[in-house]
Amino acid sequence: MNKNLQRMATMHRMQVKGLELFYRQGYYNTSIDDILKSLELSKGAFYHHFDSKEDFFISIVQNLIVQKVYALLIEPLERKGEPFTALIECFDNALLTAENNEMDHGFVLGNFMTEFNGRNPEIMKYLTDLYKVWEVNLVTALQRGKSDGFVDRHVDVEGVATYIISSYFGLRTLMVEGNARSLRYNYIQQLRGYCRTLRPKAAV
Amino acid sequence: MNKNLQRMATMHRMQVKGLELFYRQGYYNTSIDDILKSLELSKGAFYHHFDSKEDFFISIVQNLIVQKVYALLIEPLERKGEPFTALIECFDNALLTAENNEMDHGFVLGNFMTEFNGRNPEIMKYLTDLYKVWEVNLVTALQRGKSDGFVDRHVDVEGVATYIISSYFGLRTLMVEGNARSLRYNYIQQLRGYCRTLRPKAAV
DNA sequence: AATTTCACCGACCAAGTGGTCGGTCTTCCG
DNA sequence: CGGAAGACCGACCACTTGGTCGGTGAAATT
Repeated sequence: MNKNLQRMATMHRMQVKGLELFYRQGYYNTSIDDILKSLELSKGAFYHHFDSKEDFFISIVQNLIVQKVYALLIEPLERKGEPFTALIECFDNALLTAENNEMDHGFVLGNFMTEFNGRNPEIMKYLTDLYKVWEVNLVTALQRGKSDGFVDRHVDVEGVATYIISSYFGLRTLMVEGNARSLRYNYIQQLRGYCRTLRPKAAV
Repeated sequence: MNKNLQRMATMHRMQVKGLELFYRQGYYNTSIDDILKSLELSKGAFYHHFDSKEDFFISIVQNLIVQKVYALLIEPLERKGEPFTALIECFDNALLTAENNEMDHGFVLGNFMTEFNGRNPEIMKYLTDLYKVWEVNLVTALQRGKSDGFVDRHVDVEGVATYIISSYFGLRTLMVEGNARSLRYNYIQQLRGYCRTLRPKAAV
């Protein structure tokens, strides 16, 4: 096999498994040996490709998490038209994957932000940067919604964006055990109700 | 000094410092030696009072966190009258302490729920139990608000409770670096707006 | 065919980790 | 006063951690 392909393949395998274990067990609670054991690879292989555990994690953020957040949470907001429908659909999809115990990359971000906050500024920077991109895009979408008459002109779009993302991150914190389904349902109901109050008021 | 008092005092010192470090650095990222070093106490002292690191943490939950959550987040809701004012005041206070880098015990709870989710069911149980008490009390307060005519009778009180707590937990995830002040302001504004939409509609 | 490159191996290391245990010294109680 | 109780000490243990390094064998280059 082509050596470069080989290299990429191995690195990718490590990153995918690494993300899975870091997400499930936490970064500090997951050793490199854990990852290597489940891949049947050696220490040598790992340090041949990555400088350190930290470097490894950053490569996961850049290669896996960033892409997913863009694809699943940011790009869908760029559609023209009424922004709330797209947003709610996004969230509903994400929560549905979470319900099936697959990885919900929106929350992967929130989860790691919690774990690294105040503990690893280097990694934290990559995470908050990604978060900010998401936030800015949400703000932009709302702003455009305002111009297009889908959002009331008195609405504070930044405040709304923060509030919406907050509620999403927080909900995922509560999504443990078998209560995911009803939480998702309740949450989407409330989010829908909240968004409805942001639409233009009938002329007075 | 009285032996029993001595015992209590030492245990309490360990718990307070333990909570501080576990909260700041994470449970898995904080060693018992870390705590003992900063208290100038020995391993022997620790294992004389506690069975294990896990047992120690549970004692912290029961002795420190439970009390604070009750005092700061649950009891204020039990007042008669319009529930939203009490709620918003609670949250504003909590966020203010967080802004000053003191411990906000509401978020201490959410933070640890994130850290232990899927990693330590034993500890998780204590945390989710406490969370449920909080939630139930919020639901009760909203229900009472409904009876007293402060909350619209069509409102789904459980959904609202979940949504409010979610938004709070999530906001705290975003409260990093120096942006706490504006986040708090924006958040309280939005929360206020959201609560307003839950009040009884004028008769049609 | 000879040589260089490089993906991967795995024994090894120092520095921790949670936890044990025999001991000391003060306080308490008969 | 004398002995038991118990708060606290700190050396020690087995094990895990992130990370190093000399090696091997197959593929790529010459």
